Amino acid sequence: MESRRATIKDVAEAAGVGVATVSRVLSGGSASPQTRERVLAVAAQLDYRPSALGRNLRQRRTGGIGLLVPDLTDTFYGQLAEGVLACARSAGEPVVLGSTGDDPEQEAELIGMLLEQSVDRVIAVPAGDTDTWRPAIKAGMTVVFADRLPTMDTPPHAPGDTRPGGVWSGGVENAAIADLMLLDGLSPASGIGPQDAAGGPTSRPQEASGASASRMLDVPSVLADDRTGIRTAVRYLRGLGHRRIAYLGGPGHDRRVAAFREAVGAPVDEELVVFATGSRDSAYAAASGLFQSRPDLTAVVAGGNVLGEAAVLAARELDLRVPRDVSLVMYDDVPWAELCSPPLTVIAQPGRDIGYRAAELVLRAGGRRPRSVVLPTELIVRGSCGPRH
Amino acid sequence: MESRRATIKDVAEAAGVGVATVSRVLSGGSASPQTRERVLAVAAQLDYRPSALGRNLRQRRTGGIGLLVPDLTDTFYGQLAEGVLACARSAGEPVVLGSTGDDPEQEAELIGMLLEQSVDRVIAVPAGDTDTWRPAIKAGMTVVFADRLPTMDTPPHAPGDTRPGGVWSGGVENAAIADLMLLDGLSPASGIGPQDAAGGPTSRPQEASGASASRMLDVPSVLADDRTGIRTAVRYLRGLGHRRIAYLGGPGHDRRVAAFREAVGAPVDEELVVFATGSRDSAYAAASGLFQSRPDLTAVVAGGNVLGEAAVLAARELDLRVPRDVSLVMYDDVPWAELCSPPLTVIAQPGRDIGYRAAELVLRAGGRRPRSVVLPTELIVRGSCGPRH
DNA sequence: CACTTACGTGGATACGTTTTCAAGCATCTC
DNA sequence: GAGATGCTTGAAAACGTATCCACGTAAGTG
Repeated sequence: MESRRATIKDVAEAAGVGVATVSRVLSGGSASPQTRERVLAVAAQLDYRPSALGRNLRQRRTGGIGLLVPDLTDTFYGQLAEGVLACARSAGEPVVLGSTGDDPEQEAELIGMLLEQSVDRVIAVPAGDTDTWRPAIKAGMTVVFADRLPTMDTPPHAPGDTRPGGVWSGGVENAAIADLMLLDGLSPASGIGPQDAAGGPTSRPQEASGASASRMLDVPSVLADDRTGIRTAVRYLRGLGHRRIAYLGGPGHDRRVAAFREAVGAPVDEELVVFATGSRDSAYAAASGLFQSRPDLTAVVAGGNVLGEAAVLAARELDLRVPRDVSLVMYDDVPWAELCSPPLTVIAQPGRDIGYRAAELVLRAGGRRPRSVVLPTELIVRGSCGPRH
Repeated sequence: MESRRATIKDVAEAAGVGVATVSRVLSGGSASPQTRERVLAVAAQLDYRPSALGRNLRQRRTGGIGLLVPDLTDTFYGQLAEGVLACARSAGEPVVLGSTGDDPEQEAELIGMLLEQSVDRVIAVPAGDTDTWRPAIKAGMTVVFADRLPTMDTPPHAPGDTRPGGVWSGGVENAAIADLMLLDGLSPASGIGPQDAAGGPTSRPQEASGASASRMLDVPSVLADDRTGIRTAVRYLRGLGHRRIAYLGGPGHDRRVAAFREAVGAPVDEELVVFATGSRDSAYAAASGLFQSRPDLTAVVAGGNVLGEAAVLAARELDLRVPRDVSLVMYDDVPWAELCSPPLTVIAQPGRDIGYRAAELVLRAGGRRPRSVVLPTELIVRGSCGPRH
């Protein structure tokens, strides 16, 4: 009763044809109508399902698509994953999932696992730098980056790995790649090296496109229009009279922080740009530290929903009232933003769409060099921002 | 330069040994020290990584573990997924993910896909009934249910599929399985059919265990102690003077609603037990409808965080103040529960642990008939409940 | 009618691995 | 010293599929 699953051979025998014919019929190849019908009937009757194992081995690829996100507990990545899953399902492709915890090492491990599984298409929210990903694409993987781009290779003096209490602040060393991202209309024939791109910082990309900075890896990406989102938020805050605006960032926020710097203007108060690692504890520590070290700040933009959550918590703990004492705008429009007290003003980015589009890109990579895509953000004004007090 | 990956054959040739030896060395089999060393060196030098494809085909199983959840946008399932991923990573197993949207049809489709991929171990938050899962386990899958159990097979008169506006209320037809779950100490030798289990409804399971109701499918499960959780919450509300307490439920809440009925006592006001489908819209509709149809209710237990979110939103829209006009306790302790205004009193269940334990169960299913496990819940009192007003 | 063309078909091969089996060889035991 | 025992080893056989190729047969063309 517990007989093993029927193979293509069984179907062939039962239908009185060769295995090749069965394979053709099921793969949509040519076959005479009566043969096709008979094979189909027998296959249905035997409840035959072609084994992905045999097929995969034969074509030397698994076929599924890999998905690497930092943390599924972060609602935004949940949305992104749902988008990927929706597209993958409609294409009938399985999705193998990995959570990197924003740790380049874990990411590298997961890449290795995907390689081993011969999953040759992966969409990732990269945690590591370009060096982490070079082996993957060199191995023939089709990869699409979502939500962020990998950081640049760390220079020889490699400042990484030291984790000063899980929180570090200061400048971004990757302004180059970020700036590059912010430009559009790059002539594709321009140099390959990380040479400074021409064009004033005041250029208006709006619909920035192109092979983008991941050009250095030749990898397409689908990103939110961080620049416009951040700039709109900062302008909104400035319009309310705020002058000392802080940015609370997380891993991979190079582009967002670059946009922030650009939006606030030349003399950036470096103490007001603070970073946390991916964890909630780190986010809270960063937010709390920021509020305590700079009680003079009047507004903060949190670069992600976990950071926004931390900011609210830290503010409450320090008896700072939102928006009376401090205004807050948060990246990501998550369902609970509206439940907050006060409801949070947010920069909405379409997480689900980002995932869906990324999946589309990675699936139809037949058309060479699929263009990267940038999706719009939107400032949704609720109640967490008020005039400077 | 873009040569294909090295195979075991390449390693064998380069090391001057047979492929069998290479396989043994890499699989931890016995080999002479010098041979082992040479093989290892050559393998490292060639950057050889065994292809999972070949191995899988040979052993006729993919080896990964499938994960089926209703919705990754729901923070609780995000936590659960993280737990599964953590355990799977430490075991070096890939995870293929599927999102069912709480739709039995999609679930069946995903099961089919896993079957096709020869993924023979799956942990699922089941959306369908036992009939949906019978084929899977009959096909030899090792499945572990998490967070819920599948509903019973729908009787001949099959009331399903009609979706009265996405919201339906009324009795649960699956009280049998739920009650069964609430009992412990079931003599394993008892009948197989769905005969009524002996033992009064007042028995105290506390650490309910056993092959459990999924005994009908012979499937282990890892669940939260819903009964204690719900009962504690209801008692807490009663202690505050509440008498008209509503339950706002979702798909698969059979056990929770049964516990609710038991906790509130014999004459259950059926209008106060309302169900939504998995979507946020449906949840909001259910909550709003509940508040409007029964303005006399003074407290509501939301059976999940999406439902809790909907309840807060609906209450706000109807100008009901929490907790002055209506008290609210929500299942799931999500990070934003604390950010809410007022902070939400919740029944916490360890989502991450549930996932981790489920993964453990499904991985070491070598030890036959792994016992099901029930993890404790905890009532976390914050500010969303007050005395009856 | 002879020749080409097109198409439907089945046998055979390859994909990369694990595992069985028997053989080779050294060591141990009586 | 002869037989038994243990360990290491490589050849070969799967696993289930897709695809190449050659072989037919039928239709189209001169």
